[in-house]
Amino acid sequence: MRVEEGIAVLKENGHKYTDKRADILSYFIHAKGYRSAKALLAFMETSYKGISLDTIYRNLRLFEQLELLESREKNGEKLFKIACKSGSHHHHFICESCGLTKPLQKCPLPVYTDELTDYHINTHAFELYGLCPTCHNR
Amino acid sequence: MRVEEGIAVLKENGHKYTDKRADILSYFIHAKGYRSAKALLAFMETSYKGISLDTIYRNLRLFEQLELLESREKNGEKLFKIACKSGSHHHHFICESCGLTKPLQKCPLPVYTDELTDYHINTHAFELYGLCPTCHNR
DNA sequence: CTATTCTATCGTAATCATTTCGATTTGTAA
DNA sequence: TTACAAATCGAAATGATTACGATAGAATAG
Repeated sequence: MRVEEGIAVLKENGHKYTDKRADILSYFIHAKGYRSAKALLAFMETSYKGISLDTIYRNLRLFEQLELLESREKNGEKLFKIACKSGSHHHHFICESCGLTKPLQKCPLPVYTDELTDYHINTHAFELYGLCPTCHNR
Repeated sequence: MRVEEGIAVLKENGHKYTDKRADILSYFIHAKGYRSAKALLAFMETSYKGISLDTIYRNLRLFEQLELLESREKNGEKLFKIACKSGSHHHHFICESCGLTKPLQKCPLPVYTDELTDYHINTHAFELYGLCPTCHNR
């Protein structure tokens, strides 16, 4: 995704352009993995000293709502990454060292349909954790 | 699991018996699903008015550490359930209405070993969410 | 049974992530 | 350029969880 695409989505939904928002998008686009609100704050403070927590959290919530960001929870904090624009449903391998995420081709759901005939499946969560080739060879 | 088994584990690890601990174990043994610290507190207050938050959280942490309880995170809070003593690795279907958990027979991991030959898989998370037969028919 | 010694609990304060709020600033459409 | 809604600031509030000094209680040896 490019920053301009994200800004376009903002405008389509009646939100305004700000440099801060562009920089937040840019941060996650280049991160290619999950990042915490705290990490984003640290990054933003280098360009905008005194930036408010309100701005950080409000925009993270907004971007997630607009499906520009995706989140997961770990150790009591929310982690965010740029959303996968690939319309199709998929899961990820997540590198525990650098945070890189690799989309997986298959979904494990079909394996369980026959095992749960009386159950009504709404959603599912599946993620693999480990080391990417780069981090593993270091 | 029976309460006495949990108490035995406590003692083996140098911890003491208390009625509160027995009741906490009993609560989770009969719950058969995930429960929040707040729900446990509400339950415990019926028997012990003025019980301290310290007691609730300290014991939840202790029980998880001793692998008597397992936890997952949702909406910024930790949820606990009694640990599955079945030594073998497995996943769960979780009822979003009553919290019931049903162990699944298969693990989806084998599906991905060929897709990630250069990656080093450490752990994985897989859970199905929906409605159990009882809640679905209501 | 009693003394001793840790551990557990209480009551409360502190911490951490996140959310909220009134006042002020800023983007943007007319 | 003006007007107005939206965005940001600075700071306080919230909610879950953790920590702490003082007291109570469980377990063990004598």
